[in-house]
Amino acid sequence: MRQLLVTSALPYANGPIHIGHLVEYLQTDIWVRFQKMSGNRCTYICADDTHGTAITIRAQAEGRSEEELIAEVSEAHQRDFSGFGIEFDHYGSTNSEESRAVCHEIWTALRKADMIKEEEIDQLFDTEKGVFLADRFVRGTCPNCGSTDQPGDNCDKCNATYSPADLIDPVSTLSGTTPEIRSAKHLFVQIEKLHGFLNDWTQSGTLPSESANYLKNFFLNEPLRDWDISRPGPYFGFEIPDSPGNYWYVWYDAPIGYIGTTKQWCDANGEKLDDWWKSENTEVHHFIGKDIQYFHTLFWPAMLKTAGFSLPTKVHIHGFLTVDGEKMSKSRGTFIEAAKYLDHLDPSYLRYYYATRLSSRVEDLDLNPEEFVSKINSDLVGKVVNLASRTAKFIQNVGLSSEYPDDGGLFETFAAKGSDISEAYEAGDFSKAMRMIMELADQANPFVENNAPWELRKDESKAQELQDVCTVSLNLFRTLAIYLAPVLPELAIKAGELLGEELTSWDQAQKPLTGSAVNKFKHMMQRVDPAKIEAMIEESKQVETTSTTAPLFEDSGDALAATPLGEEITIDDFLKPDLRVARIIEANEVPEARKLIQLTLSLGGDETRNVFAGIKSAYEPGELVGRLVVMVANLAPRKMKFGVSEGMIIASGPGGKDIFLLSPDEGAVPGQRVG
RNA sequence: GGGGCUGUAGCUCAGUGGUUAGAGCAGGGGACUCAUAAUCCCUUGGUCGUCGGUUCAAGUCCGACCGGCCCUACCA
Repeated sequence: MRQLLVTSALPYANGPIHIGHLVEYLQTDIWVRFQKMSGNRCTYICADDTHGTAITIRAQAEGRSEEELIAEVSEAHQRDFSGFGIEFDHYGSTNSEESRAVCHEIWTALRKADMIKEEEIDQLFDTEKGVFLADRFVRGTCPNCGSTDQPGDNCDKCNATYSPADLIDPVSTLSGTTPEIRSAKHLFVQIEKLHGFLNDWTQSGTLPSESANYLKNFFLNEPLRDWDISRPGPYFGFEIPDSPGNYWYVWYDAPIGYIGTTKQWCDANGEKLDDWWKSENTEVHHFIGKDIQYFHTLFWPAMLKTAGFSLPTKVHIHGFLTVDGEKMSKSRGTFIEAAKYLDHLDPSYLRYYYATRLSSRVEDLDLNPEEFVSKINSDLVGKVVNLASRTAKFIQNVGLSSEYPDDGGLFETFAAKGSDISEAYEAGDFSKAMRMIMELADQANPFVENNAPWELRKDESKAQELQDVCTVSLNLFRTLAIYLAPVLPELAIKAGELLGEELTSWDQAQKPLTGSAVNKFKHMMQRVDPAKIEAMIEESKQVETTSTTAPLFEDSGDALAATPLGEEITIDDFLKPDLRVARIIEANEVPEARKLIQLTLSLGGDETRNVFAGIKSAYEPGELVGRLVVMVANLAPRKMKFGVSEGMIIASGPGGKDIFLLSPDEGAVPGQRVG
């Protein structure tokens, strides 16, 4: 029996889990379930990654403490994971005393090995917010090509790289102010000292070959740069004990969270940490995305090596999720949050679909909605579940044959395939495993077809034959359910309920089940309704502005400066104007007027108002009809050159083309009071 | 700019240098009725991105080019 410690990358505590994240967690969960079914001792550890500037910014924006924010996000993350059947042995947080202790331990080892060096570096400082600015929080003009609105580290237009201090006219995206250059002490890990070790380790088969090649040709072909692992305070994280005022950069403590969280699990389960992280008997497996591979394959092994922890046995690296061949997009509705998915669809669908697309290679994976529907409906419902649903009821009363009948070697074929499928799972080639399983399923249905149980049951003298055919069919189904169990734990449970036997071990596929009762068949999986996918995508389009990872808005103060705030008023003053939601039901040009459009506004029912609005310069009558606006409904009617105006609609902007009508959000009804 | 990966049927993908390049889905035709319009049988469909090289033999190995995705260290 092997002993395995498995991790998925720690999700950042700043935003919800989406279907892109799930590629990794489902991949890991499938692998872990496979290991457990195969009889290995396997512990699956994960945690929220909670430190860094982005957390502070979001907490501030929401007016609460970082701790409050990360507690809430952690709860949401765990709810999402559990909704998809992802079973961690323990889910922790990098903001824990256990993690802090391991950070200290590794730090001490790095100091002792003389791996740390100090250096003053220039960085942009936001004087209003009182923080140093990471590159992504600065925008300015590229010093190389002069393109405006470029990030602080490299230019999107000309690809030049530079230091944020070189940026022309830099602006802090946090406050909109001009940051100043300040010098600060930073601590660096000199991983170049482990260059030789990393050369060997990265090429030793622990990584997919494409990653090994990438590291070899991109990082390891020149001296490794020192790794800046400290940030001056204020910073949400752990303060460095021998360097007060400086904090460990979030990427220092994030992977350490793997160990800290394992420690928590050990303490709760009477285990020793050293048995899991400092023992040759335990394999350590990391599952990560290709974007963070250099952290896990250079910095992380360097730290582990220095501090005497186990090195990863294998780093499993996956690509990114695309939807319909394109990056997930909020405006297209393909940025689908886990919780949103669960509102509409069965998690089994996604588990299976991803399994059919995952391999051991570092490849992007595309989610194609039509293929998604057809794979679930034809593979799972049509081929696999159908085997049970078309035969179970024929032998509900008599159960399975007491001896396994002659099936022409089918069961044997199924059982023999177990080791190949097992190998594919082990290697992470889930798509290959799924293909082999479906090839088996393709042999099972013709068996039923050729033996036509629906004919046999018409003839009482063929009762035994009927029982035998169904026994074979259900056993083939059972084998498929076992092979699919890591991917579809729910199906395995339901199959087990049908046959009165829990399917928990890979080896069960080697021996047919005979002589036992067969329970009443219940639907095991719904067909996918494409309308539900559409609904999910449609709803995802509307959550566009939630869950931003950083303030993306850089609104200028010009408008406010041009029109300063008015004198303070009381609530009674505010309630004087009666603002109502109204629908424009008619809009006409007023030929003689330069600025006016004539509008007929409906307040619901038969209530209408005739209003002349000075918006001709910005709107066409045609585009106005039907839309909802906000009107001042109790404004005294005013006689104008072209008729009486019975109110006013509300808009902002200086005039001319820049007039912006206010619209109520979806759901508002004409006649409703605004207040 | 540098680097990694990738290009095979309408779609998604298999294809350890060795017959005439395969599967699933989709398309076409038929059968069946036990099953969630599920299943079964038959069938249409390909200059393996392009050009060149190595080889008795290339989808497979090598090179160049064209297209796509991704990474490029202080965003996590």
